[in-house]
Amino acid sequence: MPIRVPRKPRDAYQHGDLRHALIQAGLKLLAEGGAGELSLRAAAELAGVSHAAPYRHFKDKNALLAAIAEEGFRQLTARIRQEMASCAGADLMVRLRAASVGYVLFAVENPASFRLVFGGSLEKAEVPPSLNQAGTEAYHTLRDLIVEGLSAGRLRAGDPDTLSLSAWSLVHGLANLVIDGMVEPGLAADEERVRAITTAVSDLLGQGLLAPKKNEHRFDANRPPGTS
Amino acid sequence: MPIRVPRKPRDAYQHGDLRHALIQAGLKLLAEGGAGELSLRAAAELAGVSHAAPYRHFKDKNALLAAIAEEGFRQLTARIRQEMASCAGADLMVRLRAASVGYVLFAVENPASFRLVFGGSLEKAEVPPSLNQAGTEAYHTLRDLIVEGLSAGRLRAGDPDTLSLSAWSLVHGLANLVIDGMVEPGLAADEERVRAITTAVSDLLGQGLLAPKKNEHRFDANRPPGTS
DNA sequence: CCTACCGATCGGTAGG
DNA sequence: CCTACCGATCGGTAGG
Repeated sequence: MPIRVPRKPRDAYQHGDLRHALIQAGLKLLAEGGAGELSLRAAAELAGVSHAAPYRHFKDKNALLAAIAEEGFRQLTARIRQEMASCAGADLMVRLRAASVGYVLFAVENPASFRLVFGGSLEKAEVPPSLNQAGTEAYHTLRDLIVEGLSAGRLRAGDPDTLSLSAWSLVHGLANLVIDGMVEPGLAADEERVRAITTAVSDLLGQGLLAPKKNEHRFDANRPPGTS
Repeated sequence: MPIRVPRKPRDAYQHGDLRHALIQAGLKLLAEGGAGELSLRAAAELAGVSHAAPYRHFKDKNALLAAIAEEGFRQLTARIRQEMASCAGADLMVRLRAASVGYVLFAVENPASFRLVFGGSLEKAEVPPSLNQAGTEAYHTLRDLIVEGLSAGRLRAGDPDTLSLSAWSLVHGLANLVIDGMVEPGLAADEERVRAITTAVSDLLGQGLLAPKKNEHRFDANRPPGTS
């Protein structure tokens, strides 16, 4: 019986894992070079195939970007959950703080992925449902905390999505400002400092989210000042 | 007498205003097409000169981008001040709200400029001091409000920059989420809805920023060092 | 400030 | 999944 000669490495993806390999290659290009390094051709080369091969698995470049963004969303969700796992069962505000830290640290650790996931690189109206689903799941890591706080009466009454959007906006803005170097020079390289700042900022919003105690009079938007 | 033939439009910039024209062209390209439409060549064409002409005024593409971003920062500052002017003398929280609305509306009205100003398109370590200065001025529209509130004892005691960073993060995150279509489909086209959402979100953080009344016991976070 | 030119990169397709 | 090719665009430079 003749020994079967193994296929060349180039053929290793004929069984369907080239798609996965291209996504991983894309993430690696983002991690090592940034958004400018991510092209169909570069991903193909990194995966060890010709630059025409990706078209067997993706309709066009946008489809590949969407798949990479989807994986990025999943990694973001996982990073948030990882941080929350370290304080499971703790007070709601402590867990909200952990979720915030996880969100910002993911951005710091994967700035290019973070930008791809949210940035306008993808042709809108061409986002597949699975990408929207991955984004919704990441959003719900924050929203679930808010809903829990509302159910328990810990939080100021209000539309869950308005409260969630506030928390999301806060961490999303902080994450962007940090990775764009707008806060402090070199901050992105100092994880402990990022944790400290994120905690402080998250707790400030937390104070605004908490339900007021009885007899507490705070700012009322529709009341002239000095008439409380 | 022969009538003097006017110079061709191409020569209109020989007296030094090509620099300005190129910046305006860049802003126009961003406004009409997005970041992908902004190239040295496109800006030159829109300004009516050859694609080699810009090098008389800008060392390279990055220098042009920096100049455009600088103008974008100034427009952002102006937009915030415009919104605040409509409620000059009003309560601090009302003015903070107006500043937030101005910030988010600028992003909605100029998404590509907004992304250029903050995004990583510019080679860092090559940002001219004037760009940093323009950014600092925009930041101070928010920070000045915080400092005023601290001086008046209206706000929770704390580091002015931590409080300011919270407010900045909130509006920056909301602005990004809106222009990236992550909040509601079509939201960016509905100015009144953007105003309403921004107001609601801003007021929530405002509650957290306000100084607690006496006898008020709220969640006490044991803050990590360095964030006072 | 212009014309002409350079090398490089890109997304995509033909045809096998 | 490959090779070969396409048109297009880009930043930048030479030389005037």
